[in-house]
Amino acid sequence: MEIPTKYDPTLVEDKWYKYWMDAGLFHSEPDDREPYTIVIPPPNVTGVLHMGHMLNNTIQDMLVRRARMLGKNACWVPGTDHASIATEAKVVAKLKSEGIDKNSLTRDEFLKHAWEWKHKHGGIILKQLKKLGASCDWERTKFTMDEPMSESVIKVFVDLYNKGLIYRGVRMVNWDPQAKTAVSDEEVNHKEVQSKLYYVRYQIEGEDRFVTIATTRPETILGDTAVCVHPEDERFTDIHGKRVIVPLVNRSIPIILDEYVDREFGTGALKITPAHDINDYEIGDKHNLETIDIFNDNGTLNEKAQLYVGKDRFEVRKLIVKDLESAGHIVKIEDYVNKVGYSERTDAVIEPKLSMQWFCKMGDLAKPALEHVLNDNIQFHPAKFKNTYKHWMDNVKDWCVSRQLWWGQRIPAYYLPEGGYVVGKTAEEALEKAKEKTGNTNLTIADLRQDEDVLDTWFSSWLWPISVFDGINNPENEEFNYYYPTNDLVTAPEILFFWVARMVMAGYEYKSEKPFKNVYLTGIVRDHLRRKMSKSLGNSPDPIDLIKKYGADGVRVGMLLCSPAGGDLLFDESLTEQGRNFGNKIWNAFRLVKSWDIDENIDQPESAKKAIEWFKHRLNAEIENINTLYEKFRLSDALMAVYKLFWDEFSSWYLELVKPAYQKPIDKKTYEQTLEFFDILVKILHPIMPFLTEEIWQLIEKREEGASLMVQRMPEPEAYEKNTIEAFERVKEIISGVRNVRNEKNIAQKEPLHLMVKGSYDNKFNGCITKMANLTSIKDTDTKIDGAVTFMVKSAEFYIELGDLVNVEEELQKLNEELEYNKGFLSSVMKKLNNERFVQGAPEKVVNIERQKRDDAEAKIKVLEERIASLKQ
RNA sequence: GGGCGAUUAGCUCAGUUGGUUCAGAGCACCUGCCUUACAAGCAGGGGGUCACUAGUUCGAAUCUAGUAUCGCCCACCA
Repeated sequence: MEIPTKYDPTLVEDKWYKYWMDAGLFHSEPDDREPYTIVIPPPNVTGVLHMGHMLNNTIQDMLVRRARMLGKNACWVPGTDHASIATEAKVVAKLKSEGIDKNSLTRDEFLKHAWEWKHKHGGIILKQLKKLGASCDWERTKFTMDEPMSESVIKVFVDLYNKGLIYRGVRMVNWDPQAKTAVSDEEVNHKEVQSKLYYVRYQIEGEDRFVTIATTRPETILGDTAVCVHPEDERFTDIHGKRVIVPLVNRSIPIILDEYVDREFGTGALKITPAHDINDYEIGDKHNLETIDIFNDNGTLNEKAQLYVGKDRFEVRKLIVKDLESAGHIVKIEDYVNKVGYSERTDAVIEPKLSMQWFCKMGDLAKPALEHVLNDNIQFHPAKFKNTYKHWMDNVKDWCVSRQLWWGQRIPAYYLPEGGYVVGKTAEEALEKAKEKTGNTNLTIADLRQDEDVLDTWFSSWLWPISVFDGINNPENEEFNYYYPTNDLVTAPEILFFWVARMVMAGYEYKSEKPFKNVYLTGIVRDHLRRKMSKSLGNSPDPIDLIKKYGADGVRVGMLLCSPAGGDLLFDESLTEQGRNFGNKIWNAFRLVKSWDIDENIDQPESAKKAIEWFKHRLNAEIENINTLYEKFRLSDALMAVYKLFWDEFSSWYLELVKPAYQKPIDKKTYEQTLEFFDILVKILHPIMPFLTEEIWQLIEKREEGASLMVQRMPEPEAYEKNTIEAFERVKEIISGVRNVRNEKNIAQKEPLHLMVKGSYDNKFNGCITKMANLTSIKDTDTKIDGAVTFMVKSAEFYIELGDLVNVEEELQKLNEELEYNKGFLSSVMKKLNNERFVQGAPEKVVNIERQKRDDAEAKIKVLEERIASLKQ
């Protein structure tokens, strides 16, 4: 059979993906088996695959493929998120590029464009996931604005409203003047910026005196409704109860007293602008101050500002400073570093703004959600995130669920002509309620005005594990009961609060059950400079290019190699290279085996028998180890265990041991056993490298049409002996010893050597030693040997006779060094054993270990001394 | 300012209740090999006061306290 020396992923990956799809192997239906469910963290429908997705989905696929091979009914539900703000922004930008202004469109017209855009560009990311090998049940693909999903969202909103958990209120929100919407606290990035601190003096009403305040936002002076000082600040005692004049607009405002003021900062006097600062709002609330909202929704000033109307807030800042200066109100200007909030989505400076919004009460919802994480009913991996989660849940604030956008689920609140509103799942339902509420039976739907806002995207995402199985609309359906709760959730720690916590809340509220058992929190993908990979920085490789270059399997291995759970993941392309190399290694090992000619008439060599015996034990030990690692979600470690098993043990030792000499045939037994090992190894490897392993599995022997590795049973560990594994480790040391001698003395591998041994060792594997080290034989000796080099393994001493090649002086020096080391080691052991407190205080087990060390060292020293003595003669 | 976490080899990280296997892994690096599956490879090799200081203990990378540096979350002195 002709197999190329380099594994080429591009030749096989698409083929096998199609094969799996055609055979329907990704699809799941409820049956008698135990379910294993993962719901994908739905990526933005408009998004393209980035490195974070690659990591995330590699891990999910690894888990789901393994579960499938463990005999579970594995179901990985894919889908996308409508991502209100991001998608609307993209559609607006696209329309703008065509010369269409969003504001010139009706809501329906805009939504038509948005849906068109979604149909055209949405779901690219899902196609990309297929390239990665993701074994999602594509027949179940969901979108958070699919009709049943939206229906669930509305139903939940109405339900929470009826329970009194949804309310409408004026709140200070983070306003994004560019997107013209409120964003949640979590969507605001605070950055340190170099700015100025302006000292502005306000005239005291009716007097010729002034009070000076410090502000970073002089433009908000126009909305000031008080100046505040600390009640115990003696510098201001004489102006208590007086009023001051707001510069430029000459409005009279009171001086109020509040302990909130930091006497050390600035001048100790603080201007209060309740409409535009969260703290000021609270103080204003406390002191019943008037609020003057001077900004329009787009960040320009309105009529209430009186001055600079229609101009942008940042332009106004410059203008007002100038005007204040010429009016003599600026006392001084200092450089100042402060933190400014930026919108995560548009990067616009956030404006604190009073706004009528919809809120969801969190207190009662948070209680079970916290409890079931603290008691490990839901487990976080790594567990350290429990602390972070608890801290957040303890301080949870009500959730602002409205967004001033069109793309999303429109809030089902309907305003009545005579004021007030009703909430209903549909307009018809709302109408009934409206009639009931008003007693006006003549009302029609046309009289009702639906709320213009849509719901926060997370308000649909938090239902995701439930709504993908239609568990809100139809709570008793078979699928929901079968697949829910899901097993593992794989996501980034960044969204622990917006998403994970809220899914837990929704789970307990709507199913009285957790949404998932385990939460695996991945790292954040960064470049080697620890910068987060992002499009704007341009430091992120295109995942699809990486797949083309290194193969999906290579990229998957690369992602897993550097991904400790919850830690940062410093990605470098060399990792995918390592992944590709690993694939190639497997490929070539397989090529070797397939290239062997089988001769049924030759006997199985002793070395092969022993190698097989050893590797069986080694393999079973590792299968057990790997199972444990998976159970603990130590996924990088699991990969590394498989990696070393294949490369270091199977390839470097086992295959070398059974490999027949050049152009010689192999016996049938060894050949078949080797293929069986391969069969087991590709099963273990499959969840990590699905394509390559399928290709090999199909080449091991002719398979039936539609048969696939991905639905084979994962091997179970059989009993194994540690002693056999240990004994073979000594074998490796002996072989290394011989190789070292060859290296030092420059003796070619081809040239056979004689090995003699003094002392006892487990000689079960002698056949393996002679084969691997190219020895004619291994013989016991107790006579004095001149002209030999030696090395020790445990307390046995091995000799290779080399006659003149041996330099006695060098040998002596080497032996003396080893003797000194062992003497030092022995004395440190004796120090412990002579310490009565150690012998009495330490557990018996530990003391015995030290005694064993002492005996070993003494034996070694004895052998070394004898050898030195004999060389000196 | 409050909370959480981290600091182990050049890099990224393991290191379970203190004691076999405690100072490890992978990569990188150095040396020798185009040896017949694989140079995307093979055989060897060097490298760390476990951030620092003190304490507890027969014994500390591991426990305690303090110091330094870094990261994350929360709150935002205008």
